[in-house]
Amino acid sequence: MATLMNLEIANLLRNIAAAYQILDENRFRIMAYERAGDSIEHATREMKDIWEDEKLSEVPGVGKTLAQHLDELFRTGRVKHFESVMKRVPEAVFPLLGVPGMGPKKAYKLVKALHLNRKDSAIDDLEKAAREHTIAPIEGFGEKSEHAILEGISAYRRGQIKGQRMSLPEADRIAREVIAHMKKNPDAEKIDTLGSLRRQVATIGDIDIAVATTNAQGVIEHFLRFPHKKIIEQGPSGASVILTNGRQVDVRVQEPRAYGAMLQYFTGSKHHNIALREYALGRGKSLSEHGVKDVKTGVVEQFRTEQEFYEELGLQYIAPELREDRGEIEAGLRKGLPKLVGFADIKGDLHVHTSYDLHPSHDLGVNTLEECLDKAAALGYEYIGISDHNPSVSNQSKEKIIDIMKRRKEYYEQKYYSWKERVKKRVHLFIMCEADVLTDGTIALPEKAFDFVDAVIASIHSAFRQERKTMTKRVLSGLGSHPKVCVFGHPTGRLLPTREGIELDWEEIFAFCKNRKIALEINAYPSRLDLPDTLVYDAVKAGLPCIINTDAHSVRQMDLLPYGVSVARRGWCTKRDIANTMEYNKFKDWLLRH
DNA sequence: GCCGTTTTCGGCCCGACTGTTTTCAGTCG
Repeated sequence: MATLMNLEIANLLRNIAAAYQILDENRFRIMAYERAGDSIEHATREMKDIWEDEKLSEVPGVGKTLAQHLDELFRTGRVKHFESVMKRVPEAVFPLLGVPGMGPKKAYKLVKALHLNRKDSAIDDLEKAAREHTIAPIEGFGEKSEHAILEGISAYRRGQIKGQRMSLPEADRIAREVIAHMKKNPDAEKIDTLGSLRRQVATIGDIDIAVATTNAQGVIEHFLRFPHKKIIEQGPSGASVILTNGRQVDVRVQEPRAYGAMLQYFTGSKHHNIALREYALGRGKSLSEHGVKDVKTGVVEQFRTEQEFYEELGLQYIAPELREDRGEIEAGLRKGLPKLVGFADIKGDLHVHTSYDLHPSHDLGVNTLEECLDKAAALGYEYIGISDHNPSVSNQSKEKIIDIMKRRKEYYEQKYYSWKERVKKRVHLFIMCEADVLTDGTIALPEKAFDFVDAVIASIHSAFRQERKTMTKRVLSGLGSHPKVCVFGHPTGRLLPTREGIELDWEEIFAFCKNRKIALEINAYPSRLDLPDTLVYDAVKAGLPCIINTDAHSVRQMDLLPYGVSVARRGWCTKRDIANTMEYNKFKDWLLRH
């Protein structure tokens, strides 16, 4: 029987919630299913594993009833109660829910009125009906909604709305352009990013920008002069447009004296805000983007800054990266929030590829050692680690590989000393290697080749789909293959937005790494951001060090390290949790400890 | 259906915008 993954379970629960909505079930029961769905989608472990550990009801939003239903799901592959609920709703409703603007109620009305009874073609059938103008006459619909449905279907087809999210650098670039445009308006007193971009989530859906102004209308009109393809929404408090590149940008405006609450509200996350509002309600306060309302008196207090807003609630200021409802409110209440690591704390980058050709298994870098050293000096680093890929094992003998590694070390040492003489800068060099952990768990570097490196990053670059037990054994074998293996490189191997990470027993990996003092890499490359923030959180809680590297294949990519810092911050890391915040002597002792 | 600093019963986040309506339902974030 195929096991359902978390996302599929989440969607199943959301479909039940939608069915309940159509059936006019108790709205709190509906909310409960939606919340459980969200919670499961964002869980760090597979529900299947949690079920095996008999800890389902420890998952937030999963109580006794849902735990029982999920138990039935994992035991038998189906849930009778879910099936009986779904049976009461035409099945053609469910595919329509993927269309933007289409919720359960509208979908149900359309399915009934248009007699859509085939699930597989529901969206095609709906599109046909819209084109034939049979939707507008239906009660509750009209010309505009018929048109909106066609637009929604077309967006759904492009996968634009719920599909392709942006990388952080792309989102940053668009945000910078919009902010530069907004700055030209003298009425824009303050401008900030909002939403997932401000929280530095790994992928970004759309760009949200906040503006503090006393001239809302003027600022919104100014924003609408930014080149765009289409206006989606426009009101007194903001506007949304689609740019020519298909990306959506929202601008929200607020008076400077109430700007703090607005910034807080639209930064989210949704889950943080819900938790915060529940917490506030317990203290007789109701929160909105306008401020904090006293429930008894109805008086709304305004705030210029977020700091004042959180202070009013008796909380420490919560950094945007922490606002994911992972315990930050409780921590803020007992003044126990971590002092987060920052880019200024980083003393070196240990995963840089050069153009030195050692006939590697994967891509060479494009810059020379000297260019990388220059860049490290420009970034103010104390040290750099050159971690080229190991020589390819498939077409070279062990002896050849050992010889290549020996000559590489000699070459780098000679170049390094002459560089140091010439530029009079103090950047220390570690000669490292990024070695593949092969399918059978051996490391792609002969024992003797380890003599010619200071340390090794072990990474998975092949056979990503091995099953969990096999993969865990493979990784443990690779990490344990030599004492000089000090870093587990881009541990999940995920590639955003498409390739899923490998399956591992993380508890086992964490325990092993802790024991061997192996650091987990936070790979800052924007399509990796790996370890992902949620696992960083778990790793740090388990007492492991992380190390933030760029995996740069060119000196320009060495600039991307701050994205790794963002991941660390989202994982609640302080300076102490990150190995490469150590000053050179301490770091050297840690890296060369074997 | 979940959950606990006021609760194992009785609460449960908040508002904007749109389109179709004459006062509101649905959807979204």
